[in-house]
Amino acid sequence: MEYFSINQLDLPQNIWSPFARHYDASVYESGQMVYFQESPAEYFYYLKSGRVKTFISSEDGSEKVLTIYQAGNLFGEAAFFDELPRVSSAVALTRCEIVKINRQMATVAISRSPELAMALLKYLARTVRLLSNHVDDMAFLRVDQRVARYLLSLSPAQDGTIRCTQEEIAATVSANRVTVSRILGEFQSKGWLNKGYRTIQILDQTALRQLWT
Amino acid sequence: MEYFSINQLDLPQNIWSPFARHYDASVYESGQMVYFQESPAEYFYYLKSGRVKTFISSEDGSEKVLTIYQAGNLFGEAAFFDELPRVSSAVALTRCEIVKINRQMATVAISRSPELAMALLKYLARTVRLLSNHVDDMAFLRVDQRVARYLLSLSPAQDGTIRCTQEEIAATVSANRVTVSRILGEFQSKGWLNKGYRTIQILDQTALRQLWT
DNA sequence: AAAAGAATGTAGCCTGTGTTACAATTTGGA
DNA sequence: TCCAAATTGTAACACAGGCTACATTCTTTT
Repeated sequence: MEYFSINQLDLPQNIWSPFARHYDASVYESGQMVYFQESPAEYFYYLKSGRVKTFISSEDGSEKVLTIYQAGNLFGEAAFFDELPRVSSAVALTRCEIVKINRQMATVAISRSPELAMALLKYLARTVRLLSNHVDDMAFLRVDQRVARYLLSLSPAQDGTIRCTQEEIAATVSANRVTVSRILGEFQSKGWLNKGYRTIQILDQTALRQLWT
Repeated sequence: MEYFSINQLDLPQNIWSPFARHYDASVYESGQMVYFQESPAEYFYYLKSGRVKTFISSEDGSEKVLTIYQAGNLFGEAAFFDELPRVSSAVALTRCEIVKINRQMATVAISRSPELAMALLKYLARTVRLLSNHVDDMAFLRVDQRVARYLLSLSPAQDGTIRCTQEEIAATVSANRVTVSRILGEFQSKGWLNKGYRTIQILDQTALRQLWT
């Protein structure tokens, strides 16, 4: 399972160049909404720079973060191609440059470039695979195993350090923040990692991996 | 959540006609393997007639059924476009006519027909949406709620009867057979349905629906 | 530097669901 | 028609993990 890498699919940069080159990027200020839940999906988006968060708001006012996108990611494409309303909202977390591709632009670009069509198909197919893995993990793994897999799926700095909050981990593996805290405590007491404020330092990748194999 | 309808995406029949028309269908006898887990995905498939099952075999010999495809369905496309090995195997459940599309054929067809490319994108995007819903359900719903949703997602006969085993239900909603039995018992005692051998008769759709709304 | 906010640590409680085990029932072949 | 296989019913038990509550620690803002 590679949870977050759903977005980090690296396709040759020039594949997206039709979007990046021919079309102007819009600038979104931090906090500005890109699209709203329930609205029709008129565009999909190429994130040239900045960070964007997608989330689902519930009637009770709570908010569930789905993904945080980085520069170079594509987002909002599922609802666009499915031609159904958005299931989530998107908001700029920082100042962003975003290329908006509407239906006509997409059609033209795909007609002109079969490679682009193939790249998009590959992108969606990858997402399908990752989601399938996610479903399996949810069905068959305990929370501690999911946490371990998630930690290992993140690319740590050279000293094994990862920057993330426990809240983020909990949301990603669909578990409770308190449970994650407990589990990280156990991992630390076993010498597998060190916890810090907003950081985790992996000490024993092998031990973590053996948790589910 | 619409579990099994992942496959029953109905796109205009003529969208697939390039495959159905220009290319010969292979005939697979009942029990014949279409592709194997771990093998490279050289083709994707259009099922002209018959039924095909995909499944995952584990080291311990157990087998997990993923999906059963009907005539008119496309299958095996995720690994194909993702260009990664199969995660499942596929076997013909009946005599089947299957059109096999290889990489070159796909490229040519997509180049010639942007509509086909868009249809495939829509197909994959729909799959992404359904899988996302599935993940959410797994994360946020109890087993009784998932069972209720699954039962309602099946199209019953005119008298409200559904043909399925509790084992199948359990596998689909990722739960235990015994738990499903218990839950169906509760539903029956509340007068929401009648259990039978390999059949369930829905009596009160509204009550079942209100379980999670 | 102080105050406010964000993130984390910990404890106790409780219920949903997996597990094991075995009996009872239905069905489909021989 | 009879027997093996498949399916279902039920009970007792165990525990993973959700939830609430509150204290503590680290950061950011003013």
